[in-house]
Amino acid sequence: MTDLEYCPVEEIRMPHTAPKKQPRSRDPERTKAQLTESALREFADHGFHGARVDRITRAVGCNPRLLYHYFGSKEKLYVSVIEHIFADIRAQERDLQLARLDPLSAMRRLVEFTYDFFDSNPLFVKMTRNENLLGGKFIVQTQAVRTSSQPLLDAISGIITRGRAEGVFHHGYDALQIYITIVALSAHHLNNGHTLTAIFGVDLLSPEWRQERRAHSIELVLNALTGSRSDPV
Amino acid sequence: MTDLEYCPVEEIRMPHTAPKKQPRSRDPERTKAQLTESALREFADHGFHGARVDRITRAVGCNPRLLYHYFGSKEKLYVSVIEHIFADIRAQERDLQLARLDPLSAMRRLVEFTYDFFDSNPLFVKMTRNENLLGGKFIVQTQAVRTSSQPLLDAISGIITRGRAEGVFHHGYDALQIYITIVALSAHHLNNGHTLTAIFGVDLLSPEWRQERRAHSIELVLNALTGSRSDPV
DNA sequence: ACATTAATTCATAAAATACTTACTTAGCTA
DNA sequence: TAGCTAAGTAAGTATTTTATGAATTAATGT
Repeated sequence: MTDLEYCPVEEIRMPHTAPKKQPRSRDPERTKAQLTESALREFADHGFHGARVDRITRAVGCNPRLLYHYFGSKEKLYVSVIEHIFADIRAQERDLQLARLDPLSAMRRLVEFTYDFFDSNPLFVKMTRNENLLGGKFIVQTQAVRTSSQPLLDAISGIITRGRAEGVFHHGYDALQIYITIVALSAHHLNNGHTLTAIFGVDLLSPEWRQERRAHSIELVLNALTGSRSDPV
Repeated sequence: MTDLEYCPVEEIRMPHTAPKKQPRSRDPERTKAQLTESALREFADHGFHGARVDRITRAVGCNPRLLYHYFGSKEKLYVSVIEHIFADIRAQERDLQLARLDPLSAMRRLVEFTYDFFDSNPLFVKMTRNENLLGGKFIVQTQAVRTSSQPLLDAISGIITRGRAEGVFHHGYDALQIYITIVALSAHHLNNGHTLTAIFGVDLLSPEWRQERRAHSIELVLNALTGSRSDPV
């Protein structure tokens, strides 16, 4: 009953929640959404093994039992989070409309979009990192990812083919290779920001450096495709 | 006393070690080295939080107490592993001799070397990933990494400057940017192999794909620098 | 041979942590 | 408004996992 002294720091950690004692109003959808959100942060910040179910529920301000009520286990909650975050990404990718642009503009837009996507979705980046640490054993189950990577690759193929036909691109590349390249240029410094920063003594996660990185990535990819170009890209 | 039935599977897990009961011969250096080695594998495979000290000592075939005798704590063991693996890398980087080669060969060699390094050091890649998951809080302490990243950057700067002066390179890039790019091209598919494989349905970790990746990386970087080149790179 | 030190084992403490049992009560609907 | 269902809570338990204290055994120098 009186476990107030049990967690004396409680009010510091959850300023958004009712000052205890007040029982939680009943709204399963809200609770589930809050748990997913909280779990996303926790898993992203600490990885699966580092994540604590206690912290997840504490942040929401609900009883740990609820997590098991809705999700069954830590693992199932994790899978749920993975599916949730991969659903987002697909939606964003859809309206790129690359086929309508000229090859150079299309490629530029693809790089810009990809870069900006990773740059502005750190939680996605972190979840991906953790999923790879776990050997991808959860992502293979979801089938939320199986959807449509082919259209994107076809679009890239189309851009390169058109570019070569029009004489704008002097070099051809495999579509998947070039896409992985774009992703690598966009995300590697985010994935490895801390070690690289320690090694080089430059903060690769600062807004300034990321801005430069964006320009560099675009320039590099376009230069690699176009070959000789004297006008500034 | 009789805890033999406590771990009946023991002999299956450690075929390389003496068949129990036989007390371990006393060789602190060997034991320490074996523990570091085992810990490296464990941390690389499971991350810091996923790693189990029990598994580490089990693989070595020694008593868990020894780990604490020599290293003090799981955390100190982890730091020791980080230092150990970063010491290796520096040694390899030393004899690159980039300044002696012509700009194009030098750049090609740098990309090849970097690619091959990551390709053949999966444990380093994994440890780096985990260190970044932990926010790099251990690598900043080691000062084993602070050593000499500047010479490498200077060498790259030199290559680019010479290449432009000689008219071989038609585009200039910041040395750090280009190095991060090379690292990204070399390592991103290793760091994110599982998710990318799941998404694209192509095994990015297979030897064949990695071979293609190597060629693509070299070609892309050189093309980006040289601008118009008609001979196959 | 003997003493001293270092290496190793045994037994277990202590803490963390995922998960449960048993219960209470809000809110909807018949 | 009675009563049922499910949201929510209090208070655990079982287990895993890191870490130690103290006894035991081997190596080493004198």
